[in-house]
Amino acid sequence: MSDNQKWSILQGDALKVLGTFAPNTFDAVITDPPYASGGRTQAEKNKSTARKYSSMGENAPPPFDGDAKDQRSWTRWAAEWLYEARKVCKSGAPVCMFIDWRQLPAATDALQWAGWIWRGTTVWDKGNSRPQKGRFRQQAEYIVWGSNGDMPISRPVPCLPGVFKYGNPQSRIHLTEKPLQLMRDIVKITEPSGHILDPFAGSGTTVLAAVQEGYTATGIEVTDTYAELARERIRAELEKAA
Amino acid sequence: MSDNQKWSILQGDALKVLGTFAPNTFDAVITDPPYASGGRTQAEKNKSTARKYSSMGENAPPPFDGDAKDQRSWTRWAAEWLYEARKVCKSGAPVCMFIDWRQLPAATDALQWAGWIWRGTTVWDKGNSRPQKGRFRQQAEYIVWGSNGDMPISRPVPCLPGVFKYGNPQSRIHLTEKPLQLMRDIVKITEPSGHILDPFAGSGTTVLAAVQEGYTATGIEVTDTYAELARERIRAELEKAA
DNA sequence: AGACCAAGTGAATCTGTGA
DNA sequence: TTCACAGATTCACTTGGTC
Repeated sequence: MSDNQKWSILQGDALKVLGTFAPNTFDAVITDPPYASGGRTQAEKNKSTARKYSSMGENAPPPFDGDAKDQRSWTRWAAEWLYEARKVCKSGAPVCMFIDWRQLPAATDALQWAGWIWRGTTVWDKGNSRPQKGRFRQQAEYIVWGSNGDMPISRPVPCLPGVFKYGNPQSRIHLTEKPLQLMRDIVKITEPSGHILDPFAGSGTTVLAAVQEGYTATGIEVTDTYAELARERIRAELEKAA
Repeated sequence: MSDNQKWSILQGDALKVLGTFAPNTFDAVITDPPYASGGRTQAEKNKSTARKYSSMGENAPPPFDGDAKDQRSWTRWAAEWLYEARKVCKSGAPVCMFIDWRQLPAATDALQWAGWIWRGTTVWDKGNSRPQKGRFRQQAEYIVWGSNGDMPISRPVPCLPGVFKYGNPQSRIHLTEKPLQLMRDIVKITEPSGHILDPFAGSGTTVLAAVQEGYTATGIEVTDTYAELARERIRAELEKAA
């Protein structure tokens, strides 16, 4: 681990890397998996993520892996990694998983298949999504959360809000990068100084937010470009603060 | 219909009354069905709705019917009335259905089983729910919405927001009464001067909001106490405005 | 003021299959 | 071989609040 063992980003496939941890290692799982909900047809989903999610053209961030699954296989796959993640978590550990409206039902299924107790759904209000004539704006993403078995009310964790309103970050490394402050709010579901796991680290926002809030964090990222970008970003941000 | 045929509240079981309308009667379905999600165990669900939803004691509103169903049968029942409602709607008609976080996946299933196209999920941020130590606040309800077949972009309906923030009304007739302004925002998904159907009218907020926004509205309510309370309320409010 | 937005629609084009 | 048609794919365009 870098920086006094406070954080690390491991490069590799989430399912494989999860198998290498010992049980009872983590105090929370907080992650933003690939949604695989870009299109209604298989063909649409097979499109490159760069073209699917953005219209930035030449300057678009590199595409990311793991986003080409149909809904059924996505659910099975999610249940799989959620199960592996739960196995390396302590009892009572919370889990938070970002998801969009289209995959929300599949996400709650997967969470429960994997043995987590589903305890709620929290809303990230993005505020500034694209409007559509004659329709409701698709302006929220969701955080499905739960716990590994019972979650005693006595945990030293305060009350947390149920709706978070933050605009999308201006300049992003990753196509789906979340606002840092949002992640700093979310990680607070973890017990103080706990060890947080993010199996889909992307640009490392969760890991960075966790460290900034006094937690230890381990991220996993398949795409080596992103793994390295995330490490650089976190290093730079933490040095800036020091 | 009362008030120049602008609105009516029919007393009866939603499924039965829905069967009495002719096809192509309605331009939208906007409703807040019983959620049946008050407890995790069957026993908890069998509790009286008055005790489940409120701690107002003696002054609590009367209990309402249709809220003691387990999740599987709730889904089948919802698919049933959603199907019947769709059959009496015009092609392209939108549907909006309030639901809480726990039943959201079941609601999206039921909507699609009934042949509606699921087009999105919208958020009602209640703002003021009860905080819970060590957990995220459960402060949102959801509006699952869709359409009866294609929904051309050319409908004369503007862009609509995707998150609505309104506090719960202070004094309520019905236990689950929605803020009037919220309903006035939601009904705007309907084509101007369209005919809106609410199979679970409750205290009549949807019908009132619809009429105030220039639509025609038909409500159905099982509990005759509520049917009459709703009629009185709507009459009084419309007279007040006139 | 201008860009942005884990879109979505619908027309037009392309591809492949079978009569 | 050619035509018709269905499905897949591309592409332009919409819209408005917010940063």
